[in-house]
Amino acid sequence: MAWTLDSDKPLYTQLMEIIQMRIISGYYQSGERLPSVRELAAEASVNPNTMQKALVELERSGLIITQRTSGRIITEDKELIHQTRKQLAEGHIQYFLQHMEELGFSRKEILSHIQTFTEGDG
Amino acid sequence: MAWTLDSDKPLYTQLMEIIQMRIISGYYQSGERLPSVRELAAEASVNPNTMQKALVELERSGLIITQRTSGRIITEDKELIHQTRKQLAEGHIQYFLQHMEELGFSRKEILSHIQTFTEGDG
Amino acid sequence: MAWTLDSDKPLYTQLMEIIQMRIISGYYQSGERLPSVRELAAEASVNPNTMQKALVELERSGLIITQRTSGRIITEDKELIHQTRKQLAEGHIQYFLQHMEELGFSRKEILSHIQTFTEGDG
Amino acid sequence: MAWTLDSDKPLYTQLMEIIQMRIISGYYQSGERLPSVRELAAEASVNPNTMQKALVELERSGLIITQRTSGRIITEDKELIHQTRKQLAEGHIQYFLQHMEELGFSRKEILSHIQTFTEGDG
DNA sequence: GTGGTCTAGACCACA
DNA sequence: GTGGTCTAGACCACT
Repeated sequence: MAWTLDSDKPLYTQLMEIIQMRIISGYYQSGERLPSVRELAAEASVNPNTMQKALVELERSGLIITQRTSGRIITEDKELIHQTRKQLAEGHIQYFLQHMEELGFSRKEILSHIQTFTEGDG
Repeated sequence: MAWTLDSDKPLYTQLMEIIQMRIISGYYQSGERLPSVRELAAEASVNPNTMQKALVELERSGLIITQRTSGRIITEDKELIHQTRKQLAEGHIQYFLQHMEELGFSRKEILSHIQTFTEGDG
Repeated sequence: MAWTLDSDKPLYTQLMEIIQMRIISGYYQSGERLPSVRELAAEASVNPNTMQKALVELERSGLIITQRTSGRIITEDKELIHQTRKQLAEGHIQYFLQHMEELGFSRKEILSHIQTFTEGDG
Repeated sequence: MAWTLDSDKPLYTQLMEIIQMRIISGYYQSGERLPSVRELAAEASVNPNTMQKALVELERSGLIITQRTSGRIITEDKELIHQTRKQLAEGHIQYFLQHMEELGFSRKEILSHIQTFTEGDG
């Protein structure tokens, strides 16, 4: 949730993902006003233009809506937020399973590995 | 396993990954001679320089070895191949679990989703 | 004719155009008193300042006239109203023809397309 | 077809439209390589970043395709080019007819006006 | 040499 | 004060 940025991916991409997670997790509530570009940029310690680009991209997904001169709000379409979460999850699952299978792991092995990991951590 | 390349990641990175997978999966056998740069480049429809760069990078990992006069061979160190496979798998698992948790899925939910997917496919 | 506003153009511009259309169409009659700024603003659900700006701009065109004490009235110059309508129409026609020709349509094609459309609708 | 820019719309929007017209009209041929961002920017006398923004937007429509480090090409999907032309034309026609009717012109009057204009010019 | 990203700093229209 | 646009100039990865 913090503004942890690395340098192997474009900043604006990472900013998008962080804000997206904040919306999905409810940190930014549906219908609420998003902090201004300048505030967000200061928070994340990036140039306002970079944050601007991230927000424009996010707008395309419909998660945030720009109101010409009165800031941006989080969509009130809770279903969209839910769908986004679901799509991200399915994407991760498919990507994961595909790559594990390419590495030659059977479904059973994958499951048992996951279980080992989850037990290990908690 | 095919030479499926997209344009949002560097070509040489993708080539590396494909060849690495071919080694791990046994498509290229331990100790065998790798096709020439020109052959591989033709196969993948890329510039030989690009394929060259991929192979040089792969050499650093030790999976392939250049022999002064007779091309490149796959390492005979089967343990290295095994280790590489294991590291890739663990990387995938950690990445996957971390992101699923960020999306707010509990360990139980993750497991059940995985099971649903694996059942769904076969 | 309704107060349908989108957010990609300035609000005051859109308000101007709507009121202008209401005058041209006779919804607001020549010589009549225009509703007060507050009423119009309430009707359109905008800030009175925004409506005010729209009216001030409209005054420049002469279609509405401010009377010191008794609000604003629609011009009694029916010829002006007529001229405005004509100018708008000619503007639309020129804009339309120019862009259709840029798209490579001949005059004949344009006419036949228009006919198809008008037949299609009624 | 020239780089005629005015200041009431964003430059990048106008650049987009000009390039789009050049593609539709065949000035830039399907499958051909587009001049580099820097060249186009110099041609149009705008900052390369501004031209870049225009091209990124155009890419979204699919009319041009970016090849990571070897420039951009015009799509080879001639059907897409054709569709784009058609959509633009229909948009213009609908916009035109709607506004003329709001001004109180009947379909017959619209047609006769168009004819007058087309005869007048050629 | 190509596109992509980022910063810094400025100006504008709008509400 | 808000978002939007634009410029100038820099650096980077890739081919």
